[in-house]
Amino acid sequence: MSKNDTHMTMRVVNHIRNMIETGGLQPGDRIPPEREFARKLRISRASLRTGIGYLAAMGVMDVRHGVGTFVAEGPPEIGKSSLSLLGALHGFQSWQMFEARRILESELAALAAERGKEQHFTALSEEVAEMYATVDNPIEYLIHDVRFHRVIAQASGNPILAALMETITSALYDERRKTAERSRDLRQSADLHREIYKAIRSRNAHEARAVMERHLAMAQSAQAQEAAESGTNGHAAASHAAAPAKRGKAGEKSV
Amino acid sequence: MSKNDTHMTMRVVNHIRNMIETGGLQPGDRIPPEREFARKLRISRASLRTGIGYLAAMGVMDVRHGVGTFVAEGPPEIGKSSLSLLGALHGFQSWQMFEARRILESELAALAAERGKEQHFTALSEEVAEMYATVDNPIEYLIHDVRFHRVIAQASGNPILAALMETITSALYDERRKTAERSRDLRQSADLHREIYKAIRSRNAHEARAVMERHLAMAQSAQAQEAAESGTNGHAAASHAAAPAKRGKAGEKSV
DNA sequence: GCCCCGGCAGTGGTCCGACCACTAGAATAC
DNA sequence: GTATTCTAGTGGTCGGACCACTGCCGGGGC
Repeated sequence: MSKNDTHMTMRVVNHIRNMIETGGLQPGDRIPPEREFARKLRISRASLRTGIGYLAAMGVMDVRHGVGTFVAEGPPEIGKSSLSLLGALHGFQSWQMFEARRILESELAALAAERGKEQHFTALSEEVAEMYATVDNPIEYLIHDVRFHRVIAQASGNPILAALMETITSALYDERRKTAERSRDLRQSADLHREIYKAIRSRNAHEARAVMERHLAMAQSAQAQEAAESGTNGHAAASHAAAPAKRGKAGEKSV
Repeated sequence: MSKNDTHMTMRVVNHIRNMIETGGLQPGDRIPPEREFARKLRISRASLRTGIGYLAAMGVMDVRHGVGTFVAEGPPEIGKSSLSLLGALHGFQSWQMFEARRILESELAALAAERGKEQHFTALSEEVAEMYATVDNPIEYLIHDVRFHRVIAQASGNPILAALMETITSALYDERRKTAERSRDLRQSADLHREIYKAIRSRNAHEARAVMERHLAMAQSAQAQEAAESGTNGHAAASHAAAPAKRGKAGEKSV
């Protein structure tokens, strides 16, 4: 359990937690420079850094070399980077991730149908159009695909579920980023997204959930097939080739 | 995120990640002492500690003062300790957490009905019996309540969903641990748990989901009522609405 | 013989003070 | 005006000393 001991790291965490809970620290705010802050807290800079590192690892703080340390901005992230590690450690299976995603996104779609605002419908519509326009460009298509789902999550009005979804999909893409989809699948995929959009727009929660479920089931079997063809891994724990892993733009901004 | 940069912390993380993925490191295993490990990795002990702290914050490592550092054992945890912080930061509402829990656990119950094994049924039955036996002891009752739900999560066969549920409920309890339930509610609660058990045992997924949903809806309204009565109304709801945008220099205060 | 307790060795925790690396903006050169 | 360079401020790394905790082992008391 969380010990509130003398542990310096917890002292820092609790201090900042307190500043957040009392409203003295808001997303985007900057905390004092390490040397100064450490002096004020009467602890060494090293200990302060330990605590900050802890908070940064949890996505609460955002440390920028040469600039400063800030309270994290933007949509919350829950253990986004940890899931793939935990997956490798506990041997999570691909189907389990897909199942989790299917459940989350289906309900998210239903909620979006119930609570979505006009602005969300507009955004969804635009992304669907972009998807149709890029069926021949898998890279571009993927961007709009991701955005589409992200808008739904936002429209659901539940940031916790949205964050959980983000965590899962992030881990999922982390594992599949090599298998590019074929464009004949993309056409079909776009159609399904359009159906989802229509169901949400007409506030048909049941339909939205059903179509979303169908869409994700197809995506899962499609990827399973690709994985089977390319030979290797069906598991989450496989050889991460030493490829330099340049990060794409799949996860940059919320729409 | 996964930049393979010179960043010492990432070098450590990737090194350990690699050891995990190649199977050279299993849950419960111990990593070398810091001084020795640092020498082997050709980095300073401080940097090594930064990386280990990062992994520990994500629940991948378990550091025990005076003993050693180990790969985390037991069921995976996803950002368990971070959710309450993120909640305070982004103003998560109680109803949002309950909604997330409701969705997750309903599906978990349905899955448990489909995939549960005899051992799970037995465990569930035992917990139900214990709940009936402790309706006059809220503290004891809560233990079996938690265990009951945990067994269901286990029976679902999806550790990811189980971990997500654990994260949510953990944050939820963190916020409510003061409002003790009244025994007349407990009797009713035990009845519902028994119904859930029966539905799962008879492999009636639909019924299991429905009853679980009903149970959690009741729990939610019960807690909302208690919170309203005692006025202590948890969480950042207040600061979220009433925070008067005091922009400007940040972090200059001594809390 | 058995048990308690103190010491000891090993390990993580904290501290210091110096220096490196990066960023943004100011000062300068063109 | 624009491009370049310089500089102050900030986080990142280092190593080396010392503190604090844990587990164990051996000696002393029973």
